[in-house]
Amino acid sequence: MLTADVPPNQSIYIKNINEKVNKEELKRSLYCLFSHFGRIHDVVALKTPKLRGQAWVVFTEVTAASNAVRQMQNFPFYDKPMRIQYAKSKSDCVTKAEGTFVPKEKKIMQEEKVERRQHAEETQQPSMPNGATAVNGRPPSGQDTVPPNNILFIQNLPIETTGMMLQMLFEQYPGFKEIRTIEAKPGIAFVEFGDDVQSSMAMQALQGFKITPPNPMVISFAKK
DNA sequence: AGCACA
Repeated sequence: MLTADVPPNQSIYIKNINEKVNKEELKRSLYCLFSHFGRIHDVVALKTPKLRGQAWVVFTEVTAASNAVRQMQNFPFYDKPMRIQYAKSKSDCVTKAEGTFVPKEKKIMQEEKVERRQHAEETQQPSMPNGATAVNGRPPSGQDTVPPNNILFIQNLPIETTGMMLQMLFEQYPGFKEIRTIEAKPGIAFVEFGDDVQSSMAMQALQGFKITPPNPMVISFAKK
């Protein structure tokens, strides 16, 4: 009774997306939100009657997609919980890169040739088997253990950092509300945004930003 | 609910 029984795919299929959000903004938000998990090859969203409220995010790695499916499941995105599965088929940008892209009109015909293909595949083992990949290549940042929050927790700031300096940096991102610093605890701060999506975008944009060279800021979601 | 590549 977990997610639907679709085999792993480097592309993920997202549904239950708020249909009111503009397509370009949607793509940008998805890009920002999911780039935590790995390199993104493409984001696809269509507003046709059949396809609105859905989107595809194409990762470079299957492991990134797997993490995204698990960790972003039910993430409150524009007020609706995302429902995420693996995509049912490879994205065109992937098959194009592989050189196996088949234009739409030919897809029907191509299915009848499946037996012929199977023989050809026996002689050629894929160098990168699908399922068991090594540990994901991401440095442990703590982000996977802390769920999304509209409030960000900033660490590793130079002690001379002021609230005003932080405001200059964070207020350029949509949904910015306020900076909170603590007199007794220099080097950290909290930054509040209107919602989880907005805070995620700012986190993505400013992660590692250096106010002074030895101090790349470390941004995570605040604990609830 | 809905799996495409405008």
